[in-house]
Amino acid sequence: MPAKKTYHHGDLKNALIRAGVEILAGQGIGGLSLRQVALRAGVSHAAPYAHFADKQSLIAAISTDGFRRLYEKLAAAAHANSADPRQQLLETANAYLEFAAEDPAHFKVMFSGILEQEKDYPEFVEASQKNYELVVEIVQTCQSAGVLPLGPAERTAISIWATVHGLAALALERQIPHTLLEQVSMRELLLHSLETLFVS
Amino acid sequence: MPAKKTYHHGDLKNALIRAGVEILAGQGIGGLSLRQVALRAGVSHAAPYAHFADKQSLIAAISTDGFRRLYEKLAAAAHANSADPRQQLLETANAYLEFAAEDPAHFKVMFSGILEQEKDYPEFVEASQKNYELVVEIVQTCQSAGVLPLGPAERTAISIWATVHGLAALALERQIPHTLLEQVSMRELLLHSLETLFVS
DNA sequence: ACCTGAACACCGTTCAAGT
DNA sequence: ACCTGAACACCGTTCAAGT
Repeated sequence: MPAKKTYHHGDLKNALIRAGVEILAGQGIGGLSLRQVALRAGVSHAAPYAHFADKQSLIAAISTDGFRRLYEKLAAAAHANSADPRQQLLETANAYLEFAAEDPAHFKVMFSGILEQEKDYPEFVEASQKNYELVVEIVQTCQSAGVLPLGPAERTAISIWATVHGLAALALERQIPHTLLEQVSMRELLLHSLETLFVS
Repeated sequence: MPAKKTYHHGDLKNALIRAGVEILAGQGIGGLSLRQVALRAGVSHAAPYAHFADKQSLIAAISTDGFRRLYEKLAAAAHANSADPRQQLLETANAYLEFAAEDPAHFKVMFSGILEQEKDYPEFVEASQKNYELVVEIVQTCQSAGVLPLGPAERTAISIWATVHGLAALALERQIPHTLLEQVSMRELLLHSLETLFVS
């Protein structure tokens, strides 16, 4: 670690994104101010404007980073279970829940609707779409293996994504009764929710 | 009751909640500041502190109001379809999607996780729990009618709520591909998602 | 008891200026 | 090109004071 700050930061843009992610993990969404992000990255509060048009733009970059990390995690789970289509779907879905539980503030930002005009952020759209496409692929694999009923894979993918995302969202909002969570784990709730979809 | 003071409001507390709901509908979450709420209610920016401990507390009240409205809408849909359990479930779920689509900002606040300590807001917990209990009742009705498979109603209720909530959340975040939405409506996506749950 | 106005620390954003 | 420091409007919150 350099004792003296170089006047120019090497890659301030990514350093700001990293700082934002760290603040989210530490202080949550409430602590995510542009000025705190700049402070943590070691620059003045106006410096981020050299790389981001506004706070929305930084949040878009942080969200995009989140979708890329999510994809890494989901793809790893899918790859580790490529031998059994049914288990591949279950474990990939479980990885989605794990991601939400491990970094709830980051997950919330990704889906918090703070971004009003996501059309303005093509990397965001691309990164989030890649996750959807992964689900479609897994659904198609399950269909080919006779584990999921045939039909338009896109529709089934949305159904499954909605179920898994809904579980993650309700869990983060503490909307799942604790009386229920004392009896069953989130994983069991997930398995129970997805079981009904399978052919047999 | 003593005669009304000349000051201003009779029931500032509810006027502030109403003002907040109106701002959400008009300007979205970004416009929801305590000062703007006070301005719209016709009082000074410090007046809300006579009725709410802080901004979180006002947001809790606005969220609670949202859960009560949601319950009204869901209960009305359930009551209008009490003759057919299967349709009752479908139409009540559809009412949930409609609520989210009609007042997206209010819906988002309810589930935005802005509330960190919902334990501190018992009316909030009570209002949101009432909706969950309605779903459990509908599930039990469906089970009694042989429309849903037997088993713990709480678990199935969470599965269904997660699916419906996930659809609403993904739709509001525009995460459902427009190529898909050009082919099918949200209602059809919902029906497709719930169909798999039924016995036959 | 209910509300006002001044005050404070913090925030997003802009901009002239420095390297 | 990249960054700083001052400046501005806005925000949440507190508090002494007014009715």
